[in-house]
Amino acid sequence: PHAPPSPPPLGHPPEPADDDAPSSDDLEQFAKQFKQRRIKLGFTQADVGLALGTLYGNVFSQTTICPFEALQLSFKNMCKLKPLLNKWLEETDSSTGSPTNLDKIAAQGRKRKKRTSIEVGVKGALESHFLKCPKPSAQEITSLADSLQLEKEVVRVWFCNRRQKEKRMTPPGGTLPGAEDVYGASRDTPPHHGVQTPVQ
DNA sequence: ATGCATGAGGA
DNA sequence: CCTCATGCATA
Repeated sequence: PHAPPSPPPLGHPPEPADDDAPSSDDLEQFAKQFKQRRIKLGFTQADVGLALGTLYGNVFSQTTICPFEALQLSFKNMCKLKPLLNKWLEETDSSTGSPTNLDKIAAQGRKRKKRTSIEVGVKGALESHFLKCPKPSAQEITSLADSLQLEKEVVRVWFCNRRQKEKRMTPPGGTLPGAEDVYGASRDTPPHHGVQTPVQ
């Protein structure tokens, strides 16, 4: 007679009932606890990504762990990574000393384009256009790129990335500036946030 | 922590 | 061409 961690009975439309269906709240709680424990154990985001590789064969970089902790991945992506990170957490904190080594295999010969730095003014212009038309046609992109003096490809990619941002769990422009406490009624006695990132 | 980029998969 | 997961390079 046990009561397992009750799986959310409610199912969203596009939710494959493969493993489990974590709720947004579950993910949020997990992400927070994960980060705290990770730090307490003395691991960096990069360490975790590497450990996942030795543990399951799926290596990840700091650039993926970070957005996870900040809930800045898509809902689906969060659900996919949660089990992995959860297992690492259990493994790591229940093992007193398991030798975790890893070899890095990688070597792609292709050259990567240098990251284009878009000026703030131009970014603002792109933002404006995005609000009016988040999905411009190829021709509009060409036109826009021309007027902003950017490569068409750069503009196209910018829109792709901008759209992805909209799909994150914590979309841009979240709560309006100036409102951050929903705790109770304290204006000068804020409840401790708990931990602080000890600069990595 | 985040901006721009890559590549696989899909209509 | 797009979406989506992911990361190098950079702020």
